[in-house]
Amino acid sequence: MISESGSEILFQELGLMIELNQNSAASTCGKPRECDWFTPPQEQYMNLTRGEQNSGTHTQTSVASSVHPLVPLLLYSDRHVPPSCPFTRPIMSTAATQTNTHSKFHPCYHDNITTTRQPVQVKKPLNAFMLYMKGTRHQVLQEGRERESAAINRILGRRWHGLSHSEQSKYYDLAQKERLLHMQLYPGWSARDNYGKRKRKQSQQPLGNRSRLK
DNA sequence: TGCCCTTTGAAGCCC
DNA sequence: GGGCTTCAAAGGGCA
Repeated sequence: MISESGSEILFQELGLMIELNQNSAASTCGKPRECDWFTPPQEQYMNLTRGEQNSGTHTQTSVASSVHPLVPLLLYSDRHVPPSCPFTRPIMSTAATQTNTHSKFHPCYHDNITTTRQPVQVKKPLNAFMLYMKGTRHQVLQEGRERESAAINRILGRRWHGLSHSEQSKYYDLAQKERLLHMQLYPGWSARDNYGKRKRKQSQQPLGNRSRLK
């Protein structure tokens, strides 16, 4: 369980991007300044995280100097949008919805049109390797040797093993923050909620759990 | 259109 | 607690 103060610290760390938000025209709701209606770090963080996930190449470098170099991986994910924001897409787990007075279907105020949107499925938080992949995939693409994701992921898997423990620990730490943030935003959510969302072959991954290198 | 491939790690389930 | 399964991202390939 995360204390409220712990949550604040977490958001404050992620909220280091506030100044960046104010400088970036970016993409919030397609109308950058309209969404600047709150000042707490949480809301500022929401502004930063909304939209513009893209390839992750254009903004990460510009923000890396002021924060932990890996934090942008979190910040520029559209995965975390607290349900308390009336302007954002309703991302809620089933369990969370049961204890929340809001409807699962929030109105959307984009473009002055109020519509009812389908709830967005809450995804699992990214683990260390997924964060590493997300941050370095474009490098492999730029090398131009591979285009298929499966081949790229094989390369990234080898590179991951080639990383030093200290390098890997950065991603483990970031993944830990990701999980903490996820727990804060979606209390009651379980990975079980997403089980059976897609069909898969039987016994596709016989290796099972692999031990962590640390 | 939607699943497969391919990687590692986290989490859930079953025994 | 150990072992297995599913899902998380990505996007080209393929049925």
